[in-house]
Amino acid sequence: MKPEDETNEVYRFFTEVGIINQLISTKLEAFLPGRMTATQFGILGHLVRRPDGETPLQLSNAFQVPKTSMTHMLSSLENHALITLEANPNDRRSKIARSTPEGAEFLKASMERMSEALAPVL
Amino acid sequence: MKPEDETNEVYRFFTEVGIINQLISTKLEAFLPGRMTATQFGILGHLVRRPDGETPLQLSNAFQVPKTSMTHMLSSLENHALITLEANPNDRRSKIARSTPEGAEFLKASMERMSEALAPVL
DNA sequence: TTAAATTGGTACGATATCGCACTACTGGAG
DNA sequence: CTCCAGTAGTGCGATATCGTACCAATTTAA
Repeated sequence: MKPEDETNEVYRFFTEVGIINQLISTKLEAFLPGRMTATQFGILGHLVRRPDGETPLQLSNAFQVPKTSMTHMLSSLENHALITLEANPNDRRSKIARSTPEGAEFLKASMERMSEALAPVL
Repeated sequence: MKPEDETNEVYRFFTEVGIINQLISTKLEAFLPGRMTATQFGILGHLVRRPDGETPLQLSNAFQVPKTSMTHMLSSLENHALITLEANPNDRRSKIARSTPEGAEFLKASMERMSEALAPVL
């Protein structure tokens, strides 16, 4: 394969991943109430699986978004009472994000509606 | 596979595509000068391959972004003189976006720098 | 035990995204 | 031709994203 073709290949891969992501998050967000992002939904799912919670920094690493964005998303989730933000006993600079029962419930309900709608595709 | 697992599978797929996209566009944008989005770069590439240009609506369909976002991105590209926006002779409501020589040049240069940096990965 | 460097989180501001509503134009029905 | 339903693009406003700069807590070095 000539280097020129290789570059084109890479380029196409990039744009296609972008489009796929666009498509998926749009469709996903259609199932989510109001102003809830796909990423926020992802964070909630992450936390529901981890009863001990995680720090905002761990989350921003896991989801590859900047710290500032994470702060914003977490406070949004907190406003909706889907997670809690407590002080971290091991490090007073830090916090711990945990999912609430409402959060778990919400996730479950959303996933059920999703998989229902996705059943034909699967 | 139980329906529960299926849902989890789907869920993980969604979040992983999100993360991959996040990663890729961040890395890609690191190669682009100033405030240039991965999507904008994609649009430019799309137009360079099509000498006859495309209408904004065609582009927003191709890239799966809302019309309003497309308007914004195109005007940004136009400000940087990478594309032109002309009236569409077939439909006076519409416009045609075409890449300029500078746009093609810019794309070429960016891709070269990219593939250079990506060479080890490939 | 201080002093310096590092790290977790956030306030702020610049920019991007995108839904809604609107205008200008088109194309089809009568 | 005259309507009028549908379409292309955009202005506006709400919200999201994220870089910079900052503070407080922590760790490291001396």
